[in-house]
Amino acid sequence: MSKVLFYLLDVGHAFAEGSMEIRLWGVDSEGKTVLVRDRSFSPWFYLICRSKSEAEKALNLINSSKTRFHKIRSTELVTKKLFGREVTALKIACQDHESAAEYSESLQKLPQVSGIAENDVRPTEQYLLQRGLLPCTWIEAETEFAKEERLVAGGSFRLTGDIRPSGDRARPALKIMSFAVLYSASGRNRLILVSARTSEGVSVQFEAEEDEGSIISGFVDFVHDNDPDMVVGYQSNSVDWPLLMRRARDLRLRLDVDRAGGEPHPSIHGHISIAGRANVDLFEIARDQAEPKVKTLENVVEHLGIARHALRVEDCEIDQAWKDPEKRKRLRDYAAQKAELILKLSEAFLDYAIQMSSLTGLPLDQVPAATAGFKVDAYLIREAYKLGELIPQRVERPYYPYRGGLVLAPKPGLHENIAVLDFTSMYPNLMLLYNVSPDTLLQAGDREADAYEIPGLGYRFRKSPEGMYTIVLNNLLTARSAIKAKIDSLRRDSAEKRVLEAQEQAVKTIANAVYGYAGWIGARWYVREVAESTAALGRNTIETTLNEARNLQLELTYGDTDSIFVENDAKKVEKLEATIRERLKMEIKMDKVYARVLFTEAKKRYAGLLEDGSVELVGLEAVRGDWSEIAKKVQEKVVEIVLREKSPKKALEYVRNIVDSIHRKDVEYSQFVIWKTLAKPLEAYEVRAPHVEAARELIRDGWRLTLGDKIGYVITSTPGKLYQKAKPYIKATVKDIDAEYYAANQVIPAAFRILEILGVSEDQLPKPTAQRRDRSVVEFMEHKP
DNA sequence: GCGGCGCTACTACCT
DNA sequence: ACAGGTAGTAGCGCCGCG
Repeated sequence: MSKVLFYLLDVGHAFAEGSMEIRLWGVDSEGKTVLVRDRSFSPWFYLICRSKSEAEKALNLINSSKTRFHKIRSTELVTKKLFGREVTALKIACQDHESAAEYSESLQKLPQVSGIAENDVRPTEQYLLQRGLLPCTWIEAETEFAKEERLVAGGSFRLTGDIRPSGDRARPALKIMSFAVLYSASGRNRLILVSARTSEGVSVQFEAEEDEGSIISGFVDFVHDNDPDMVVGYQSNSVDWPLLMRRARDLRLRLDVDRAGGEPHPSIHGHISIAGRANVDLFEIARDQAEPKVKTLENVVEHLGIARHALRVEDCEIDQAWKDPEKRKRLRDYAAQKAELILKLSEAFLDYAIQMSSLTGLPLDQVPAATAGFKVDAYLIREAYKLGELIPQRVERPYYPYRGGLVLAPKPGLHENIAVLDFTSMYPNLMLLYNVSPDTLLQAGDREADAYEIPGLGYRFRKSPEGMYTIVLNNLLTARSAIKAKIDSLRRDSAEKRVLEAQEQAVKTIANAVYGYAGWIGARWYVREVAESTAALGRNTIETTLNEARNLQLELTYGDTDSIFVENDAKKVEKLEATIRERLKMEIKMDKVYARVLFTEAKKRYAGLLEDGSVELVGLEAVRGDWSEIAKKVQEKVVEIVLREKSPKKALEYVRNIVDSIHRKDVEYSQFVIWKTLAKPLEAYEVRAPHVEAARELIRDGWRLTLGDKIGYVITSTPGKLYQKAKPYIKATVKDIDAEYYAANQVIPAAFRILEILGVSEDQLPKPTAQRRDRSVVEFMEHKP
């Protein structure tokens, strides 16, 4: 017998010699690959019964049909909780997940059975729950050496005894491989070039000489030679892997890049799974971040300061460049750069992904692919298991909307010295304060003297014991404070500090998402009343705060959900904070002070000048991804002139100059591009829209588009509706640009939004001239058949 | 045939 | 597919207009 200590990277299950086997893949302290196989696991499900006697009846029935249910390993009558209520249930554990699925299907039809639970929790997830293990943590296992396998450098072991967390979390040195695929993007989608790079500094490229086969076989060999623990790409789950898999299939080649002699395969959350290696698509992490708006690899690394002036090649140039021997070198450099940037980006994202993995229990490769809702789901599953709560089935249900946060109409105009006060973690703290949780909600008929009643809604939540959300949020908020304190105690930037910051970010993400999760119909613990009550408590909180501010004669300019904007009167603000603390048991704190702030008539749109001289724009065109750069730049500049110099005149002058340069087309082409997300399949659109028409044109040219792709288009001088004027930006030049559109529908509205607040009238801004109108009429006539 | 009007679709933002 | 609240542009159908 030998003890194996390893860092868990991937979990899988398989059938071996007729029985189900859980496979734990990891690395040991020397960085060698380890595989631990466990054949002792029995996946389970629960049958919920109406009463104990009914449960006994069902149990007898099942136990007397041993032949029919011969793959049941054990049955047990248990008392559990479901949504905080005691239930009697039968725990049925089976030989493997297939028999579990089959039996759960038939047994839930028994008349004694009123419900079912945990049948839709994946076997690997059940395994980790039962053994108390988390991915991206160290585990010790009592095993015996099974065999030396070609694909498992550190050896393959069979679990013979205990398996448990070792308590250590320090990340070992992981072997990482990045890769990027270049392909002929339009039409046939043939492989042109694959570039790969390892964290040990090995770099390689595979090119199509005669055929693509050499690329695939070369790549597969490279993966095995370097044996990475983690494979990183950019859009690799949506583009690179599917393309490699498709071409390998077409060419009848095996893409056996995993550690078990198998091929990549689609898994949950739409990601590609590679047994024994963590396959991570860094685009999926970038996707969750607000900036940059257009998330190309080059934009993302530049935004993060990882690289500057990254080499850029448009997808549509690749074919041509490859055919031209002169340009081939540039293409090779571009592919090599991609692999390098992806590797660097993985360093920037890895700490966060690891922390999220060990917090939620999701394997590392699933973390980036899982949406926020599923991350919370995974986290709650772990906490519920520890609390002895059954994990409810995910069920389809109807959607009922409810009222959300309160938004005040701003006082339009320019204001000086305005303080922004906001509640720290308002929703989580309200849920804590009122024990708002799926398992504390009382039903209409419940008699419970000691309960919180939600004003205006009448829902009641019992005061004790603490609900699941209460416990969880308490843990998360307490952990976050502790992590923050630790970060503050570390003065200099260090690896330890960065890990803590990543951990804090992960904890914060989950804590902030719990409220939204509660109101999400896809949630296992969906209870609309929980979300609805929290939002109602939030409205009351902000209402009370507003009233107290009025009592103190503290002038209000704006407020949204958990924040209020007031005159910066230190004494009154302090009084307000104290009153709120006392009356509501909530913390409202001054977040920042605007030396000057400008509100439009609209909610959720304003611009402020901070005391350090920096300018912030909120909600305005300039911070939106779907306006042209030129319009955004002009609006930002106007805001700066207005806030810093209070000179609408100067701003006006600036706008006039820019509009002139637009008409002269003395503006860089990229400034005209408008980006919009393709949010649904083309055929699902009910109206014609510019970005949809541009997307259709790209498809006609043979491009593959994915849901969620950003479509870049420009408005050309083609006559007609806007959607007829739109052209994919790669297919037009500055000559095609409709200057009048950009002046009249982009730059001027964005600038006027700010200037009108300062009393500038519309006719002080440039307007379409007769001459310009005439020219478009001429063009229109010329285009007539 | 066309402009004005009101409604809807669509996207992306704020907290 | 974490929530609701909100702004803004453009498309589209309808109406009136001798």
